Amino acid sequence: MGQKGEETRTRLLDAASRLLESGGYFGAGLNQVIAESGAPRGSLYFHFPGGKDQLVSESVRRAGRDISALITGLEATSTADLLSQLLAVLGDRLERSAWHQGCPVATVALELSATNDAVQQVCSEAYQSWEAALRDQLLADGHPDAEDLATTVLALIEGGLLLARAHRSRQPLIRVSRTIKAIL
Amino acid sequence: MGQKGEETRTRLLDAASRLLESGGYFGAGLNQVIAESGAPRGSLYFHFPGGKDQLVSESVRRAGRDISALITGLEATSTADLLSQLLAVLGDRLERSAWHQGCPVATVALELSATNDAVQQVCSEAYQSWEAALRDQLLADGHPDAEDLATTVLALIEGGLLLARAHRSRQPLIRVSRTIKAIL
DNA sequence: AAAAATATGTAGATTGGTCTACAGAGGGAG
DNA sequence: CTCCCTCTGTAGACCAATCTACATATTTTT
Repeated sequence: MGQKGEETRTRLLDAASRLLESGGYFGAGLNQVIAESGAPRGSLYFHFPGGKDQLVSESVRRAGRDISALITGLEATSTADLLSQLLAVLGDRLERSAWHQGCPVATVALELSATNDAVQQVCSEAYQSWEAALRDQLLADGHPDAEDLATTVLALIEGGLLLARAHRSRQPLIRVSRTIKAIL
Repeated sequence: MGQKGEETRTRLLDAASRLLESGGYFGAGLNQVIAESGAPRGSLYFHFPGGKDQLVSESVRRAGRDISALITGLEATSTADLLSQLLAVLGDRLERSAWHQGCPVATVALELSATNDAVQQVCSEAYQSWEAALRDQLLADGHPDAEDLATTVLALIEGGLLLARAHRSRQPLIRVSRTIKAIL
């Protein structure tokens, strides 16, 4: 694949990611993806012959890797510190995007987890990888119930992002962060 | 309004609630609502002249009241006990519906919170009422940081439900429940 | 020239929304 | 009692716009 082809493909994925995160699977039309990416309609089906499901799957997979790298890349002194930083970064992103960009997986997962096996699988794998990254940090911190705790922490992050979006306010994230600091 | 009219209206709201919870705002088509409710198209716009947004708003509002009543109605010896019961009830509902029925607000909130002011408002109010119910329980339990804790607990519930749906498994709910018991 | 990628056009279904027609219950007037 | 009018609610045809997907032709790259 030539350089230009790769660029077009990336532009399509970028636009899809943004739209999917903002409005979910059904809220993101391919026409909109095409318009925002500037790519022609034919290019979409050339690069993603599997149609919308392939585009969405690859977009979610890429977002999963990105967040995973974000978690692993943060340098924190403790798990509480890691979460504090993580929530701050995600909160920044959310507010700067005018409450459009929260969790790049959540909306799609909720819409499709019961009805679309292929996409459900991808979403599940993304969450698994984040949980594994959190668990490693907790283990390194010497927590005994790292498995349970990693799931709980991920639920807290996802729930916090959801509430923040719903209220259009960072307050839920701040409160969650404060409670974590008090408890851990 | 006669009895029959009220029934049709309720049937429309029931169908809308089910479809909204399963596939979100964009995933729930009015044609589907009409088909599942058995009501004719004209009746929909008679009972909900504001169209889809009014139907969705009233559906979310009703679901908000239902969950609020569920929280208030549970008889628990402590907050940890309350959450354990709540997560069990919600987990049952989720699994019995084949992972279709999780949180009746979350999907719509994620899809629309940034773009649809009216619906965002309704979702925000639903979450506020649940949080208030949880805060009251925490206060009665004598917790000092009841405000922060209520937000955190709600985030845990929502995050747990999201992960359970994404993985099609009750495990996240079980793990969250266990961690809560260990911490509170 | 062959392969890769772009550029449109269009098919067919589905979307939310509007429109008109009409069935039936209930109330007032003769 | 009965005729008539009104209001509630049902019923479904219809519309413009949009959706995903595909077909075909053209351009660019190697």
